Amino acid sequence: MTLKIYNTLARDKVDFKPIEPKKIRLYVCGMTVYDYCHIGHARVLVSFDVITRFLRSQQWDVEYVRNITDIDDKILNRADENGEVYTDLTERFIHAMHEDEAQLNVLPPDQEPRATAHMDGIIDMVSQLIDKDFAYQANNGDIYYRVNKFENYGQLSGKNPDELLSGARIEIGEAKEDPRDFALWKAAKPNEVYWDSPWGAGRPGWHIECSAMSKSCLGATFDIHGGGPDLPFPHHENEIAQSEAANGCKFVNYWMHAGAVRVDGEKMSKSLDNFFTIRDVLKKYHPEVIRFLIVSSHYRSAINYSEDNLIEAKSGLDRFYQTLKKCMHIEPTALVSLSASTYYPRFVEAMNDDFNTRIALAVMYDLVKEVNSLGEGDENLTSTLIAELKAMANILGVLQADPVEFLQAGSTNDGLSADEIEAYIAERQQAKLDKNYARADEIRKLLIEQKIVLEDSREGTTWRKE
RNA sequence: GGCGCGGUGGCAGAGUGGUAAUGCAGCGGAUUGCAAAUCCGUCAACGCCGGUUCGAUUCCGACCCGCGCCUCCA
Repeated sequence: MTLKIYNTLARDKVDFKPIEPKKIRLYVCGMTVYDYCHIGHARVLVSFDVITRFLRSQQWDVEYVRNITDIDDKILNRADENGEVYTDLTERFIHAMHEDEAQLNVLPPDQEPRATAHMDGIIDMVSQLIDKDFAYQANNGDIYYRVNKFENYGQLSGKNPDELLSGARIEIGEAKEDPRDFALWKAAKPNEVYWDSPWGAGRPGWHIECSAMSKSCLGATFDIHGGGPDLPFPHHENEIAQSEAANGCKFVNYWMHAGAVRVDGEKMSKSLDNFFTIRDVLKKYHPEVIRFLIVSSHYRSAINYSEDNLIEAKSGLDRFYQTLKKCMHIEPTALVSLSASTYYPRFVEAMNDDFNTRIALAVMYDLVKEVNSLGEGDENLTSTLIAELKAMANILGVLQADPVEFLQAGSTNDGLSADEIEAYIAERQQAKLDKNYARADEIRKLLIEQKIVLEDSREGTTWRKE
């Protein structure tokens, strides 16, 4: 079965062909660490986590690199505002990011390079670009990339270089030869952190670090480069210009871009100041709810972030966990023995088709329906199906919680304690035995007001939070 | 203005040149002391106008609407 990937460069879904058989080298643009991660970041994190998990499940040898930008104007400005050393700021938010990732069940990448640890590679690449005349030092000391010299500029984003020229803003005191040129190296301002270079003290521009880090971690040419929806221009366009000019070879074969997260129909972003951080949402919802919301639509389509959508994601998960609850302690089926499954091949087919997680989920719902409709006597089949379900869930990185705990966690942390609830259930049980249904119903009603739903079965009464 | 993406049932969200998945919600039934959960059944959708075609939601063109990038942003 062939893997199809939507390649932004081709603007089409195409068959994936690796550089090396069964090997995939993947680089994803990570965070600039000056604040907490928001839901948009979560989407990129989760999407590429699902992608790598799936690829590995299909025996692809994935080398996943996701960088950290730990030197940048925003970082220095924020550190300045806080009156702290910039490295204290970045360390703090890197730590916070790792915590958020762990909460969302995002596996760490194989390599997580930081810009400040790759200064030699960055300086080397800038030197090469200067040597090849693709870069120059302006009279303000900055080094700029000479966009006009790179023939295919605009290929990824579909921009026409001439139109970019006419539309470009010209800053006051502009030192560039051409308004489209972008900084590779910024000369140090007084009292600013700096690194020494052949062109004087300074620090790298944003784009060059990804070119240098990807080369160092994966080589001059690699298979897939991913990132958020706002990166094709200018960031990725500039990466292509830098890497291909410096290395003299193709940079990346496939470009993948996640869709936007919107709030009230507008893009959620730091610059619009309409973002929700991951930790904001985790105060109210189980982390799997966020992950499920992301996986519930295709990674490229825009998703709307709203309370309603979170509640719906929770409901969807509840359905899975209700089924899982019936059959605890079953281990997922080994992937190799899943060929006989009626569901798994459909799941794989969907995922191989540009990672269609929504259809993968539909397959899992179909399986749940079959399990739920089986009678008591079909325990073997039930176990088999549940094990298959778990194997698929592991690929999506969902359904990792204990079913009872998940169902009882609900969407809030306030209200009655488990002991209090159990006491009410015991009292209601006695009332039922006494045929005092008025009192039994009164208790249930009282609990409903606290968002506690009771479920009676032959084995007794269980509860969950709405 | 340039480039690009999208408009599918009440909501969310796939997909297809020929009976349009799946989930949530609704309705009817089974089950239950009554519920909940679950099962069975059921209602209901392809922005608008042309074209190609035996046949279009799917392909082509125009239009309307929404969104993204064009500046730091995942």
